[in-house]
Amino acid sequence: MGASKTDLFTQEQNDIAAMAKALAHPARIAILQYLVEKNVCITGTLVEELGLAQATISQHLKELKTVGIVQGTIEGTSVCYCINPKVWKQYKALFNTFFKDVNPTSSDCC
Amino acid sequence: MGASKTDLFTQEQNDIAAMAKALAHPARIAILQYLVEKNVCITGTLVEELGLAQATISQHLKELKTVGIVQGTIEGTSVCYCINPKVWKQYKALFNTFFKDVNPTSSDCC
DNA sequence: GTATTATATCGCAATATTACGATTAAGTAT
DNA sequence: ATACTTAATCGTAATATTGCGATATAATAC
Repeated sequence: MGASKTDLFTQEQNDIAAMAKALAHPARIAILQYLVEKNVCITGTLVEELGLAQATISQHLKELKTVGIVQGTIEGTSVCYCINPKVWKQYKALFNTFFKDVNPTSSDCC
Repeated sequence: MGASKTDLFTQEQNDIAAMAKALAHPARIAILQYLVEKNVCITGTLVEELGLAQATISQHLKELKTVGIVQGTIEGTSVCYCINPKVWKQYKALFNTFFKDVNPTSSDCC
């Protein structure tokens, strides 16, 4: 197989999973951390920063763009990437909702 | 390829990515939500709850166990699963650290 | 003992992901 | 127009994931 049976699950469950999937690679975490830290939107720098090929970085950026957490605008020859603050906050909120507190005593197994 | 170049990234980046990977499937989100909600630790019920085959559920549970967020203890013929509150809180904390606030004005692209 | 129940594991097929070299596209400089 | 720079896309190879039927394993019931 290899394809998830998305129709079996709620919209929320698929949404959370899709978000998690976007974060499920260290290169994409590194890209996001870099963008958050530097604030300034850079693109070619990422190829030097991480030790991955240009095509690979481009692919990871595409995934982050598809999910909306990153946006890019053309700046002459290069493309300027940055965090989309709105989507970033949506992510944050959705994860916070998911990670609500568990009851420590009752959840200690059986 | 298909294998991530984990050696290029920091421990933290790999950790966050690994955690996200564990959450990157709607079935696993559904399992965790069910465990959090019901508190009581159930296992065979999941096969009925989600519409997936027993072998598939078992595989997802294994992944959640490997990552530590879920623990299982043998209860006679069946196995009793539940959230590991300690690991759950670690997840929560790591994501909160990652999702620190972005500056909304300065991050609005280039 | 055999039968039953519950879960894990094996083996396989279909699809997805990761990575990169090569090529294309699109802007800038000369 | 030609050369250069930057990023996206194509094509391909290696590996991972998802899903399930079939088979094992292990505990209980009779």
